[in-house]
Amino acid sequence: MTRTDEAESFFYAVYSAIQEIPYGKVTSYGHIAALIGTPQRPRQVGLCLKHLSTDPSLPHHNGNVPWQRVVNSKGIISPRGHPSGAANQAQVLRGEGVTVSTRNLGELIVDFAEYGWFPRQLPSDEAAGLDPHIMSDDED
DNA sequence: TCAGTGACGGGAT
DNA sequence: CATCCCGCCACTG
Repeated sequence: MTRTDEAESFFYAVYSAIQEIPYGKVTSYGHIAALIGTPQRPRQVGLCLKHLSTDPSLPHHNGNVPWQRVVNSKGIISPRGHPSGAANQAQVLRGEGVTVSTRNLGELIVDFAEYGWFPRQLPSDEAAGLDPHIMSDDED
């Protein structure tokens, strides 16, 4: 593979963090990036999802990584060039009770005030006894 | 090799 | 509000 070891661990961290998003909740690419200690790389988080495998034999694949629970900082599902992909993501989210509304221009948006999940650190890290080290958080 | 691209985000204009 | 711009860096052709 083309991936370097560092990229490999980054992919692993991203997928693991996404697996901690609770059912029926959503968070942003940027927040996932911040949670794993690389706040400057939200774009790479998106790249990880783009390349998420469908192969169930791998440790991380679209069957055990809730990719649908990641949207952009505005709560909008990334169209990523092809509307049907976003539409599909919206359906999966609705399937777990998340309200996804459609705005005039066609964007599918989720209300963070109701469904947002923005912990200051990964629950797994907290359980391991690590101190908070990210943002001071704020919400609406 | 090399230059473009992009499931993003925040700050500036 | 809307745009533009830059940082980021694996992936692609």
